[in-house]
Amino acid sequence: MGRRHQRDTSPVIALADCNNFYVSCERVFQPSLEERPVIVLSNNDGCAVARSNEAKALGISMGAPYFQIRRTCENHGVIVFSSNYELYGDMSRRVTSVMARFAPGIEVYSIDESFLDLRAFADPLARAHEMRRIVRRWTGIPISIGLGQTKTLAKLANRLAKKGSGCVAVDADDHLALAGVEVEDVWGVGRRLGIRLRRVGVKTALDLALAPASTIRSVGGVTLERTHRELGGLRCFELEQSPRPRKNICSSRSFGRPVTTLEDLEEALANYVVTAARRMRGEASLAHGIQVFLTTNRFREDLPQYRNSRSLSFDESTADPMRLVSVAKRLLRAIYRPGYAYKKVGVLLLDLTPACERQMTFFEHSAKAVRRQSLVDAVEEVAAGYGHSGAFLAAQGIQPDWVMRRNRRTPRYTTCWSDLPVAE
DNA sequence: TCTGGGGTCCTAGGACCC
DNA sequence: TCTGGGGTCCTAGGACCC
Repeated sequence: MGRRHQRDTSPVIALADCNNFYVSCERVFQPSLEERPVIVLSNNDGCAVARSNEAKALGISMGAPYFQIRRTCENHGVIVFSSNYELYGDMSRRVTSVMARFAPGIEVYSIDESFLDLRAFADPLARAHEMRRIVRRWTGIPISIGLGQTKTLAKLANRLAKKGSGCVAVDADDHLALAGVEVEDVWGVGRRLGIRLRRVGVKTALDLALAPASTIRSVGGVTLERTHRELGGLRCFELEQSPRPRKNICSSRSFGRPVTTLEDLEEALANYVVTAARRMRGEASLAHGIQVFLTTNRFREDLPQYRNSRSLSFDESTADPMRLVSVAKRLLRAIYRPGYAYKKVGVLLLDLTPACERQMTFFEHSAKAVRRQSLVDAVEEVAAGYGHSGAFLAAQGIQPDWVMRRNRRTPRYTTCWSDLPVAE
C-alpha cells in the first residue's frame, strides 16, 4: 500500500542533543563552573569549539580563534580549557547508554547527538521529558530534545528546545514554528546555500517548505530537494541504527610551530599513519589506497604558500602499518618542497573494505607473511596495553618538538586511574 | 606569535573508448 | 556558418555535517 511514502501523522522521531557538550562535561567534575562563562578550545588551543551560554552571551562565536578573543576572556573572567577528548568520549558513551534505555531504536549521530525512534509510545513528548530528567540525574549532562515527523523537523524542533523548555515537538503543519527559523539554520542548508536561497526569496524554514520543488532543485540539487521534502513531513532520511562502515579514515594535525624539514614531517606523518592504521584495525577494515597531503599556513598571507597531495592504489588491500608508513613517506618525499614553513601534514586511508571480504592472494600464507602479521599483532597488543609509548616504530620518533599545544587540559577523570577525582 | 579535525555526498569536467 | 555523439570512469572541488 505504499506505506513507505506515507506521512507520519505525529512527531515521533526525536533528536537529543547535549547542551554545550564539552563545557557540560567539564562542569560535571567542577560544579563551581555552573553559571560562569566557560569555553573549550580545539587542538593546539586554536579555536573555541564549545561555549557555555554565559560565554555565548559575551559574543564569543563558534570557531573563534583564541588569540582574537583572549582579551574578552581575560576581561570577563572566562574559564578556558583545552579539549579533553578522552573525557568527552567517555561521557558520550554514558549519555548514549542511558538514552538507549528509553527507545527501541537509536542512531548515534555524533559525539553529542542521537536520533531516537519513539513510535512505540502513546505520548512521545512525555517520554522525551522523562528521558531528559533521567539523563541529567544519572550523568550530570543537560540535554535538549526536539521531536518531528522527520529527522529534519526533529533537528528544527531541537533548536527551539534549546531556547525553551528543553523538549519541543514540531509538526510539519506548524507554520508559526517554521517561520521562526532562519533558512540557513535548517539542517542541510549552510551559509552558501543560504545566500543562494535568499536570492530567490527563501528566507525562513517555512519559505523553504512552501517553495516549488523545481526552484529548490535548481538551487541545491537533489540533496536540498530531500531537505525540502523532509520539512514537509515526508521522510527521506531513515534512522540508521547500525553505523555504516567508514569509507575513509583520515589522521592529521596542525603543528604547534611551523615545521620546515623533511625529517620532522616524516616523523609526524609516521605517527598519523600509525594512528589511522590503528583505527582501521579497530574497524576490521583494509585499505585499497592511501593519500598523503601537506600544506602551509593558509592564514599567513605574508608567507609563500604551497599545498599538495598524492595518492596511490594498492594491488592488494592492506592494514600493515609498516608498509603503510613506508609508502606514505615515499609519497611525502614526492610532494615535499624545501623552503616552506609547513603547518600541517596528514594521511587518508582510502576505499576501505571489511577484512573478511578480502580476496586471498597466492602469497597469503608464506612464512614471511605470517611472521610479518604476528609482529604487527604483537606491536598493537603492547600499544593497547601500555599506551602508545609502549611500542612504536622507529620512524615515529621519540621526543618530537612539533607536538601540539594543549596547555589547559583537565584530568581524564573517568578513563585514567591516576586522574580519578578524590572525594575528601 | 596565535586560526581544529574528521567525516559524507554530489557534481562538473576531463580522459578515454567505440 | 561548419568541427559527431554518446557512453563510462575517475578525480577534484564544493557543499554540508558535527
